[in-house]
Amino acid sequence: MSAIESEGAMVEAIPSWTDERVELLRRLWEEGLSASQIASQLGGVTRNAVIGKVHRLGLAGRVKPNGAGQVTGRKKIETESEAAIALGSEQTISEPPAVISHRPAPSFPLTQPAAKPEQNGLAVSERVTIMDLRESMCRWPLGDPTSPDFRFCGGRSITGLPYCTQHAQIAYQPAAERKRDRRVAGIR
DNA sequence: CCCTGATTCGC
DNA sequence: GCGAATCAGG
Repeated sequence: MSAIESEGAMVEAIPSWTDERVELLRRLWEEGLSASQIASQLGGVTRNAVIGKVHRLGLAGRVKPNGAGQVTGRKKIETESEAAIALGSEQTISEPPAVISHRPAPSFPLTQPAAKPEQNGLAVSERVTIMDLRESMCRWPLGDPTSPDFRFCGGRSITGLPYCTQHAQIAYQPAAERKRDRRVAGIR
C-alpha cells in the first residue's frame, strides 16, 4: 500500500486526539480513572492535556471519585448519612475496579519463568497482586499472568509512567537497540 | 510529599 | 484546539 513505512526511529509518534483516542479518553474518564492514569495509558500526553481535552469535550465533573484526592470544586459527600443516601439513591455501585488491560506500549519480554521469591541481591520488589496495584506502582509483570503467583513489580513508578525507573529502562528501549533481546531485559 | 481536577493563557 | 503553567484542594 503506502510507501510511508519509514521505520527509522520507531519512537511511535503520537498523532493527537484522533477519534479513537477521544473515545478511549471518554471511556476511561467515565470509568473513573484519574487524568494521570488516562494520560499514562494513552501515552504521549500529560495529565494536563487529558484534563484540558476533557473540559473541551465538556466532560468535566464525573460521578464517582476514586482513591486519593479528587473533585475539588465539585460537590462532594460530607457525612455518612449523605453517603448512604447517595449510595442508595444513585445506584448500586458494584462496578468492577476500572482496570484496563492496557496494551503494552513496547513489546517487552512477558515470556519468562515465573518470578521466584528469591531475593537476588537487589531488593526483591514489593510484589503486589492486581488488587493491591496502585497507580503509583510499577506495573511490570512478574510471572505467568495465568498463574495465581502472578504479581506486579509494585515499586514506585515514575510519575506519569506505568513502570518504576528500573523497569521503565527495560520497557522503553529504542526499537533500534531492542532488536533482539537484551540479557538485561530478563526479568529481575 | 503524594496526589486530584480546574483554570488560564500563549501558542 | 492544544496543553504547560498555574491554581486550589485532599
